[in-house]
Amino acid sequence: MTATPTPPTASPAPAAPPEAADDWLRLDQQICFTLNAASRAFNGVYRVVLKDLGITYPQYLVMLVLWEHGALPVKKLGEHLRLDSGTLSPLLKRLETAGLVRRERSVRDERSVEVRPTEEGIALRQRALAVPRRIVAATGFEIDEIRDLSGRLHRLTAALDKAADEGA
Amino acid sequence: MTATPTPPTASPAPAAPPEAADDWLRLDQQICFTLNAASRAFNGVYRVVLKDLGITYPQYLVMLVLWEHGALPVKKLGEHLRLDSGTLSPLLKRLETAGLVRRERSVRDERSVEVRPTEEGIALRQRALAVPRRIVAATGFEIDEIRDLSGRLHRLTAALDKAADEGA
DNA sequence: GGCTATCCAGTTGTGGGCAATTGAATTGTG
DNA sequence: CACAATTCAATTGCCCACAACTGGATAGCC
Repeated sequence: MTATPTPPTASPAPAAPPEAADDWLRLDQQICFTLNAASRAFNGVYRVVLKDLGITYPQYLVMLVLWEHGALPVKKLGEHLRLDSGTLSPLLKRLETAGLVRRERSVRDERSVEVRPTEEGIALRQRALAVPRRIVAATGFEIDEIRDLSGRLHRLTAALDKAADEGA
Repeated sequence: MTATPTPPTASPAPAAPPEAADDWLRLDQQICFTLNAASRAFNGVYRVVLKDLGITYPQYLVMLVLWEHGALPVKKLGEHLRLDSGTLSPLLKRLETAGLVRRERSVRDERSVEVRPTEEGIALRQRALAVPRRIVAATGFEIDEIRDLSGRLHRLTAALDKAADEGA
């Protein structure tokens, strides 16, 4: 049961005349909420499209990185994906159980664990080639529009990460 | 430990000449990944800013709706937030434990549960008024730019929801 | 060589998101 | 009125995100 979206963007002005702070509250709701909602909506579409491949959206992101870069230590994978070991360790374990990756301690540095796509994992790429088209189609956006949006979001993320690091 | 972001947007072209499908894969990574990353980055900033209030980001979203609309059944709350009972039930229970809301079966329809902000919950709004300013500041974006982005994301969400419902 | 600081993956605990199911209440229909 | 279909909140089970911590490995420094 997916709830019917009722975006606050479309909600009418409240009965009381808005003070400045109220304005801020509504605006704030729009940025944070629309972004959150869009992210979850994407997740929903990926859930449908990736069902055939038997992997989840975060697992797909991991495979994308591995397809592009080949074997990587968990640390590097985390840097690419902006995820830490707390998220990646169990996720990679599931991918290993699914037979898509292998994890092996690096011989050169025993702290590090190399994540390597298996034959099966590499083969999965062929079936994944159809995914992006379907996703782009689902957005109803033009390529340029997507690129533009992506750029803005990238700038946004950088600013937010910087702000979070600075404690506010 | 927060991983250092290494956005794929900035990654150089791969060694092999990209076929069309490769292009699609990279582009895809940019939309879905940047959106996902931006959402999590927002979450991080909210985590910091909301620590004082003792609530999480999703809990804050719930309180925003309650502050604006007053008491609401769980169902309505879910429509506003695009969340179902599987997410809301435990979340609301935590908000109740924190003393910010009360949940009571509707007398008119015993299936429905009304969620009502307590005095304490209503009082929290005053302290929350400072939040949006800090968030907007953290984005480094101008108001108009935020509005624009928000509008795009709203359109995107609508399209994605529609596509997911249609099974692709 | 020994000591300490740092780095790395993994684990634990809390919270969120969602599909699927349950069970009770209500509505619609004959 | 009776019975089937629908609605609603809650629960279960799985996965993801992240903070905090653990334990082992390495690097740097004396």
